[in-house]
Amino acid sequence: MRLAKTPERKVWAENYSDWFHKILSEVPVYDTRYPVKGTGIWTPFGFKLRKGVIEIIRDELEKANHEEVLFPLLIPDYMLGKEGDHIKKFDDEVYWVTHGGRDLLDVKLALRPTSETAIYPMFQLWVNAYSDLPIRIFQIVNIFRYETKATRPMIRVREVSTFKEAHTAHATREDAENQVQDGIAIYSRIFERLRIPFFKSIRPEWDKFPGAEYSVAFDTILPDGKVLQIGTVHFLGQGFAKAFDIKYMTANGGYEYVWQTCYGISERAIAALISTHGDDNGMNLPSNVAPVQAVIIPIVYKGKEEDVLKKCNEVKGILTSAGIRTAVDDRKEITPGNKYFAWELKGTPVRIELGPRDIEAATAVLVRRDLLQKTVVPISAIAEGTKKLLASVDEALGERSKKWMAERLTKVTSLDDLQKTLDSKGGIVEVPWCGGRGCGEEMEAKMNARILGTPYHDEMVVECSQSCVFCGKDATKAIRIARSY
RNA sequence: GGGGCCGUAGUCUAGCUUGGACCAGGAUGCAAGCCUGGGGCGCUUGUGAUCCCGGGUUCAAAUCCCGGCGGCCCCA
Repeated sequence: MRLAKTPERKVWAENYSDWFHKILSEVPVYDTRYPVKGTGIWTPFGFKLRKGVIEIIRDELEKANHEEVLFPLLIPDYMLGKEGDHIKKFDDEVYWVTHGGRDLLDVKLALRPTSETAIYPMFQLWVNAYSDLPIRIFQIVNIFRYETKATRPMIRVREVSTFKEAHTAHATREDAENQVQDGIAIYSRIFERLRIPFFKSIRPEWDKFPGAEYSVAFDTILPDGKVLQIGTVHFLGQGFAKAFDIKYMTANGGYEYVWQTCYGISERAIAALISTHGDDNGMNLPSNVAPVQAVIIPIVYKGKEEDVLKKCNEVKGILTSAGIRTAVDDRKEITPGNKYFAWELKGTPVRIELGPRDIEAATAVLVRRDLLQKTVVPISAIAEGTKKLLASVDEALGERSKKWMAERLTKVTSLDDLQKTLDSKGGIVEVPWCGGRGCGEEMEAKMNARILGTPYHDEMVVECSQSCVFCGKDATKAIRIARSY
């Protein structure tokens, strides 16, 4: 018997792009062979994984008093164009429906690139009085953006198939800013449940959401050291409210515009989930999103098939009643070793091997996916043993990803070190910065990197004695820079 | 935004430079049978390709040219 070793992360780290494509197609999670650029197909397995992630998102939003809705895909051009900054940004990225059958449409219809301009005209109708506020809604839909850069499965697509967008309206600035805090807290909980590590940054002025006053973004780091934005929370102020005339009547009979926020998460979160926990054997899924949490592999010898399979199904019954999503891989055509590889690729957190030797001893062999370590557990304690192991795998995945990412946040104070760090280990680099837009944009160009923004709240680290890493003026804040997707 | 590489069975790939001996070769997968079975066994047989699409050049195109669609990589 060959001993299994803890999987390496060599290909994962050094050839991440290949690794990711391979996972998507071999598991399979997401089929990219559909002949329209920037689109893809969620396979049955991928769909289950996606569903698991969506359920966590939905759960956190609903617990925080958000209600789910569904708005139309089509947005008339005059609505899309109402808020000036917003349309300026999205104008180049919109798909237009121009025909109905053979007739040219009188009003062009956009495929939503995001839904502010679809939702807010309805807010205008829904909001009359103070008592109509706050509104907290969300929807999970597809959106379309005509990306001109090279597309990349799940990470840069033209049809974002899994876009959760929340939209809120409030009576006061304070309420809305509190909602921003809530949104950030909700997202933090979502990513923590997925064990995806993140840094929060306030995006620079020139990179905030078009139409927003400010944007707070969640970024993670992929195995190749490049940064991926996985969520954003925006404070919209009253810009959209004024553009869409969303007002409520105040106590003294006057009218006041509402204050708004919106926040979004896409399937990039799923790309991050797959990438963050992966290794050279495939995925590692946290148990809460793993379509199968424990797979039982029968070790079948000739003449004993019946006994072994019977036992496997019995154990499956025990685990299922204990609330563990369990499968028995009873395929006869392939050998156990083959099955191990297949289920490891899929990221199944726990494998249970059950053969004649185990049945004899009334035990089972439990193998954790992340480390491929084996433990022998009595069948009488199989449910507790599996649960404990699942928890332990979850814990370990969280610790590993958190540690990995913490190691990729570097703080330097010179331009030279900034360049070197970006070129060698990538990740996020924090430097003192003067706060000037011109300086920032020049630095982005020179470093061939993106300014992610300033650390959000608790992560603030600026020391005022330092000078701007780029222009040398007094630094007013720390800024994060990274190569990004 | 700029540049490069590429598209051949489900997947990966040989062939393309120098057009013909390629009704396209291999591996893997898939199916059946045997042998096996605690980490991708082996053997036999079978299956599977509008050579991405359209046009052009030519006696002759997977191969050369043009356009389109699609994919990957690098740089700004």
